[in-house]
Amino acid sequence: MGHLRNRRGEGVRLRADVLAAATGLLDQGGERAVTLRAVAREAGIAAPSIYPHFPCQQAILRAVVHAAFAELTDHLEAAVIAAGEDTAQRLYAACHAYLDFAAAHPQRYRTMFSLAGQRDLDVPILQLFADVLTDCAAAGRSASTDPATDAVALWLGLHGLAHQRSVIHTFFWSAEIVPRLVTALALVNQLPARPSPQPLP
Amino acid sequence: MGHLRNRRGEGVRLRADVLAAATGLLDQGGERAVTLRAVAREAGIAAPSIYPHFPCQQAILRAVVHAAFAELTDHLEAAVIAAGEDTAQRLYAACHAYLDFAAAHPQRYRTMFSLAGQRDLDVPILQLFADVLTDCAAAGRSASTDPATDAVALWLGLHGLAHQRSVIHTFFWSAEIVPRLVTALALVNQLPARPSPQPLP
DNA sequence: TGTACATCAGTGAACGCGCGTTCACTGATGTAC
DNA sequence: TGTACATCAGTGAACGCGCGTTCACTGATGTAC
Repeated sequence: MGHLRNRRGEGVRLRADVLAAATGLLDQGGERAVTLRAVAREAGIAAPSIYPHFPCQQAILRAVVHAAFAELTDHLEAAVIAAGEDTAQRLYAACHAYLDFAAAHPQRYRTMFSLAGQRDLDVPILQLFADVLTDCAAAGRSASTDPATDAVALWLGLHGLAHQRSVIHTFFWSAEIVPRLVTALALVNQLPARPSPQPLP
Repeated sequence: MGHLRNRRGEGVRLRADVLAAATGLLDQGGERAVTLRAVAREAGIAAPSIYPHFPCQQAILRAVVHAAFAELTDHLEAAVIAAGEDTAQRLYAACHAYLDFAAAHPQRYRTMFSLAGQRDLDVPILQLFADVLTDCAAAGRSASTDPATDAVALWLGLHGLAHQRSVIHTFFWSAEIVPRLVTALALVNQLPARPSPQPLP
């Protein structure tokens, strides 16, 4: 096979290659395309070479999803930091960063939420929205009196939009839908301009 | 095989049996479980007997999804009618009926939105929400000035919640989340009590 | 420094399985004469 | 009314395929003495 053998003690590197190959297959062909043999083919190795790194085929997909949640969290945090000091601006940036991630990797996004048992993974994301919304409320930019619950509602709205967009690319909704969701769910007034998008992972 | 042969000219009946078998498999085991052979097994017929009714395996799943959208639309309409004259009550009933359907058939709900190219099918559902919301606005029960857009936003919120619930059964959200979404997105005040659920299909 | 050896990274062939689909068929039943 | 026949509903066996996983292996490389 075309793969260069890793040096002794560096066998772990193959794990990253396998993960990258699986992510590529997922993004391109969806969940169904991530078979153990296809991943091996994509990584340029023999199928059994995967087993020292993953106990079974499902574990590969789980690892991809796990990494995707970590990437999304990082992406949101970066967007919030880049948005500056204005609390409403920060909230709006987080929302757009979330939607941008989903739009950039539709299949990956869908798979993140189609594998069950991942409930612990998105807690940091929810926490981030709750924090940012709490800041908005404290600064008087949001009328929210229960930022924790409102953050969940906001995220649900974003998820509904992101998921639907990941399935259907036709926009039968107007461009106004994002500010509409954010103002309504986050109780924000004086919505700032759309933040400049952060580079995506 | 255990299936009683249909009488001459009544061969179409098998189509309904196949559809029912496929729906059962979908609800129980998810999209992956709906293989042509499994459907045949479940319906008690030989695998090739499916081909006079469906051109290929994918067509079965598509037909199940098509029927599911029709069922959901009927269910919503029935709930709205049963809710009486109060416009806010009707809107609230539609929202709950939507969520109840998704909760009753999580796998089916998920599959409805994971098969691409179904964009035309959910238009009637969106239309129903738009109509009900327009009535609310006309009766002064909603502050919406653009019911068509607001209906989309409301549906996105409901979809986000319904989809997330269909993946994870743990309720880390509070029970307040539904009225929260509805009041925020439909701009309804004086939310009525939760409507009595309609019997599900 | 040289060498034997344990360890490590990765391979090739094979397994049994369930899948979608095709094919030639069987037997019941309605219909034309 | 009887009978030949076309049609229809459904079957059984077989195909080739890609899959996940197991197994015994190969050859390079670091390490102990």
